[in-house]
Amino acid sequence: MFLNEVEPFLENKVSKYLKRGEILYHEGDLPQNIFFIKKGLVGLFYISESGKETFFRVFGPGDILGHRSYFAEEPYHASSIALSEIDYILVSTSECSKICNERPDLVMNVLKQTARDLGRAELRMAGLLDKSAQGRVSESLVYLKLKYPDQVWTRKEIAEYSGTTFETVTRVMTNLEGKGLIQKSGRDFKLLDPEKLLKVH
Amino acid sequence: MFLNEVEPFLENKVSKYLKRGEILYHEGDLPQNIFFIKKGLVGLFYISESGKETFFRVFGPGDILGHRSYFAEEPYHASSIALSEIDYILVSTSECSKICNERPDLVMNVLKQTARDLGRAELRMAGLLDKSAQGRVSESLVYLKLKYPDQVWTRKEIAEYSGTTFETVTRVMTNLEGKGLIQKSGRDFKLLDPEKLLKVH
DNA sequence: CGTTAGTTTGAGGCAGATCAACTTTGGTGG
DNA sequence: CCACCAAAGTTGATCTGCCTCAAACTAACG
Repeated sequence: MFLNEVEPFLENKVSKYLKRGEILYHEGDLPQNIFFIKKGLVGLFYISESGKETFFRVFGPGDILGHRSYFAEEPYHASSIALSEIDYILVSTSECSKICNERPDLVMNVLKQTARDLGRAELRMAGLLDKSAQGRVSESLVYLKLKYPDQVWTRKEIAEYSGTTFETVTRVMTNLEGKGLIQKSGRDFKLLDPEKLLKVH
Repeated sequence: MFLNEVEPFLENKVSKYLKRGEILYHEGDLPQNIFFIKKGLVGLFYISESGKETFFRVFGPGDILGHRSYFAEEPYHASSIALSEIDYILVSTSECSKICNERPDLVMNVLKQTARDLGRAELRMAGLLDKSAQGRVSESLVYLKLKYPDQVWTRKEIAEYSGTTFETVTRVMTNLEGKGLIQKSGRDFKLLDPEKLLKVH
């Protein structure tokens, strides 16, 4: 579902801007809008009772956000936070349901994406049980950096995406640099051999 | 999406029967059909490279199966195996796409269910990082037995659902019986206090 | 009633979390 | 432009939950 496809249906297009660290919506809130990201990155995070954070998904330009809860008819199960400066557009749920009625093809698109996300989530879950911390961190480095090369990911974000701690991420990255698979530079890093990184156990 | 809703669209309704342990489809196969379960239970399992099994989802009478891959346009990411004697019906992908065109409301239903499954999968993932084995086993006992009271779940199945090992499940169950929260009887068990079980850490 | 799949219990080891102390980075405001 | 400092990163030491391996027991089905 792309912005230009739904724009004809929008009466009052509300544009917004946020800085890194600011929140689009909170876990537990009821979905009132769907978000179309025009610029920047957004992360979906869950904070458990004990305070442990988990990084579920990343959203970039062209992606929609908040649709899972809207279609599930549930409160948000996690909070979305700007990972950089972002521009986005709000679409109200009433406009959403209008669009869904008029354009069943767009609903099919969202279903396709959601079905892929579900598969991905389940395989990540299996990976937590099955793969070493080293393997999961390596995978996460490839995923995050290959898909979003301009973002400077913190060790904490990488840890929460891979299901480890930031200390473990540090140790793994030092180790991977020693093997010549990545190149650290300040807080950023470069992938030197993504293929081999995915084979790290 | 219910069978009686799609029956009008079916030209050749193929009914099938399987025994416990038999396979409906394998990971990696391309989706050729969607499955409507009439009787019995089916489990969706993933087997990792190292041989570790993870139990993703349970399907019972009235549920559909294989739709994730169909809508994602991907090969199956896991294998589905009969957990008991089952009766089900095959609906070909070509009939599926006909139904989706005619009945956008049914597509919305599938999207709702898939969105809920995605939320659930992500929260389970977070639980693996955050909760103790004891807590996860307790939750899984409540989920599996409350939703499917007639199924005799093996320790292995409970372990693969909760992300532990069958030895750990045994130990936790012995412990929970000592606390008066469950009652073991042979290979089966009863929930004595589901509320308290969900609070076990 | 024999056989196999499932369950129980114990002992031992280790990956990675946790805690702690120190260093580096890079944005910002004077 | 530089000095400052809070946020981010590094490194080491310790500790533990749960996995793994092993061996003996029990249920259920043909």
